[in-house]
Amino acid sequence: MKNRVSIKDIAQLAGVSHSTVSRALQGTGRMSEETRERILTIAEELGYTPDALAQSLVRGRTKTVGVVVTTIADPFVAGIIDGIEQVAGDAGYTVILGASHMDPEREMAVVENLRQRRVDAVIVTASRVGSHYTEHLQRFGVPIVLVNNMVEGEYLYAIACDQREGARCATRHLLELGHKRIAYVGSPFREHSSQERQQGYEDALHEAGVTPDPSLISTPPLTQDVAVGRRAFQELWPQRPTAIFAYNDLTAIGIMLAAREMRVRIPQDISLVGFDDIEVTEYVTPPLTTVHQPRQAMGRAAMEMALGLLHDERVQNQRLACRLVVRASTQAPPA
Amino acid sequence: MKNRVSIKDIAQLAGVSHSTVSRALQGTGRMSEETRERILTIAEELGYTPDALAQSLVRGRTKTVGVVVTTIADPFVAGIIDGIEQVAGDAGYTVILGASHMDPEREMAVVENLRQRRVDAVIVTASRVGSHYTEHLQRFGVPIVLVNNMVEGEYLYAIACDQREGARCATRHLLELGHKRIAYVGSPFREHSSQERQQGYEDALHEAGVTPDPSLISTPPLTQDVAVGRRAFQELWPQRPTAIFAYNDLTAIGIMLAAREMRVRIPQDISLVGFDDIEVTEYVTPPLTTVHQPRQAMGRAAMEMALGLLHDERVQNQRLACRLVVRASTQAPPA
DNA sequence: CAACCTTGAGCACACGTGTGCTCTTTCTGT
DNA sequence: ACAGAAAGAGCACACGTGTGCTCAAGGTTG
Repeated sequence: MKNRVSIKDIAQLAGVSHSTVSRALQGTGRMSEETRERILTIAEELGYTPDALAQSLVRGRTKTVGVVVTTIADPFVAGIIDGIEQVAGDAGYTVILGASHMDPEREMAVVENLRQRRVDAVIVTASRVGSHYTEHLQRFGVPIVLVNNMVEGEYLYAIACDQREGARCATRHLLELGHKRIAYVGSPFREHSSQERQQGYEDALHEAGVTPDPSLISTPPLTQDVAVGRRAFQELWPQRPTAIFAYNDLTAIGIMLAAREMRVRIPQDISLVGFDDIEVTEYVTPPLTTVHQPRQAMGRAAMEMALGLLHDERVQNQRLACRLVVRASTQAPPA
Repeated sequence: MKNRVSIKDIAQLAGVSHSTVSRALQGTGRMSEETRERILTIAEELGYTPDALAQSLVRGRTKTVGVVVTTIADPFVAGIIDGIEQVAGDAGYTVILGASHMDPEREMAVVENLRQRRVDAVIVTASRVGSHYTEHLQRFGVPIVLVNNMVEGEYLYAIACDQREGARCATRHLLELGHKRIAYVGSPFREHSSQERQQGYEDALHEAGVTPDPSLISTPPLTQDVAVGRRAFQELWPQRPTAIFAYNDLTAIGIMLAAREMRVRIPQDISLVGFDDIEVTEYVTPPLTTVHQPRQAMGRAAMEMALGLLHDERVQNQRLACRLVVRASTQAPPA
C-alpha cells in the first residue's frame, strides 16, 4: 500500500523517458510546454512525492542537520532546539535528533548514526566535548557548531552566551541598590560555567571598589541544584550577607526554601538573584530577579552559523548577551 | 574532504568485487575467513561508514520516525519527545523532528517533508488533527500514532492519558478531605480536554452524592492560562467554595496569585489542585497538589506502538493512568 | 573415473533520481 | 534551397548498497 510511485511510473504513463520527467518536475531542460504540463498533471494525479533519499544520494547532500543533546527534557535544551528548528525549517533543512542521556557510549552511537545518515552539519549542545570526542567529531568532515559548550577549541565554531557579562550585570544591579556584602553560590558539577559567572561577579565588585570576601563564596559539593542552594544558605547566613547571587534559578529556589524555613524574608532581609530565567521564576514567591539567557536566539544563531559554513561563508564565533530581568526578589539592603 | 569512502574503494584495495565487500560487512554469504578479515581490516583503516541513505533506498525502509509537534519549547511536548527518543534509540530508530508552530501551512509542509524523507512511521503530538489533516496523513501510507490528541478516529492509533479519571481522582481527594463546595476552572481554548476534566470532576461529585453547583464552574474567555486562573478566582471567591480544581497548573498558579492579592490563604482558607505536574509546582508557595501526567511514558508507549505496527503486530489504543501528587495546597476545609 | 555437491567470488540488476551527451526534427537565416 | 542553430527528447551512466543467479575450482561419493 506504500506510496511507491516513482518518476518512472509517470514516464510510462506520459510516454516519455524518466529523464524528461525529472527535468519537467524541477523546471530545468527544454521541452514543449505541452509535454511539461502533461507530466505535471499525471504526477499530481498519481500523488507523486519525490524521494528525498534518492535525491540526497545523487546530489551529495541531505539537507539535514544533526542535533546532539544530552536530553530534550531539559527546558533549556528544548529552547535551543526550538530556535534551531525555526531557522532550519525556513532554510529547507530538517532536524535529526540524537540524545545521549549523559551516557558516553550512547553519545558515540548517536554521532555515528548521524554520520551514517550523512547529515550536512552537526550542532552539539550542552555537552562536555572531551578532547577524544572532538577528535571523533572532526573526522566527521562536516561543519560542527557547538552551543553553550564548556570547551572552545580554536578549530571549532561555537555560539555561547556571555555568562560572565550576565553575572556582572546581576551583581552590579545589587551594588546599585546599595548592597556591599554580596555572596555567590556556585555549582559544584559545572566548574567551567560556574567559574565564568563567579568571575563576572568579581568583576563587578572590583569595579565598585569592593574587595571580594572569600567567606561569602560557597559551593557545597552536592549533586542537585536545589539542594546546593539550601545547604549554601545555611552556611552563608551566619556571615550576614545582604544579598546572594546564585549560580542558577534552581539554586536560588533552594536558597528561598531554606530562607523561609529559617524565617529569613526575601527581599526584606536579603536580596536574591538567579540565572537562566526558567519558567518557574515568574511564579515563585517572590518572583525572582534573574539573568535571562536567550535560548531560542542561541539556537537560531547556531543554525545560522551552520548555514553560513555550508555556504562556505566566513563566520565567526558569537557571544550573545544576557539580559537582567528585575522582579521582586531584590531591593535595597535593610538599614 | 568529506568522507567519501565507499565499498567500491574497499573492493578495489582488497582486489574483490563490491558485492563481496557488502557481504563481508554484513556477515552474510560464504567466503574464506581470510578474505573476510582482509576486507574488514581495510574498511577499518579507511574509516568506512556505511551510507544509510543508499541502504534505505535499496532496503525500502529508513529506520526513522517522524515526530510532528506544535513546538518543542513546551515542556510537556519535550517530555513526550524524550520518551519517544529513548525507545526509538534502543530499537535502532532515529527521530526526525517537525514543528508546526501552530501554523497550518507549516504543518502541511512538515508532513510533506517527512513523507519525502520516507519515514517508516509518524507520531503526532498535541495537534488539532482536523478531518482534512487526517486525510492527508492517511494517504501517507505509513503507521501513524497520535499522542494526547483531541480527536480519536477509529482508524487511527492513539496513546492518551486518562484525563477524566485523573480529574476524578483529584476531586475525590478533595471530597475525602471533607470538602463539599468544590469549584472547577476550565480552559476556554482547549474545549475537548477541558470538558473531559470537567466530566471527571462531576463523576466524583456524583459518586459522593454531591450535586454540582453551576455557579461554581468558571471558564473566563481569556487566552493565557495564568490570566484565566486570576479572573476565575475573582469571580468564584464570592460564592465561597472551600476548594478549587483547576484545569492545569498554570491556571492554578493564576488562582494562587489572585488569592494572595485578596489575602485569601492557601490551604487554610481554600484548597487548590492543579493538573499536569509541571516542574514549577514543586517550588511555588505552597507546593501545589496536582495530577501528574506521565509524559515520558506516553512518549515511550507511542513509540512502542509504532514499532508494533511496523512489525505487523496487532496493537490497541492505550489510555495511561494519571497519578495524583499530594503536596501542601490541599487540606481539610475550615470549620 | 564420472557425477555431484560445496565453497568462494563475480556479474548484473535493482532502488529512485539527476545529468552530460547524443540524436532527430524543426525553425531560422542567407 | 541549403547550412546552421535550436528545440525536444532519449540513452546511458552515476550515486552507494544489496542480492539472485551464475560460474569456476576443488572436494566427496559411488
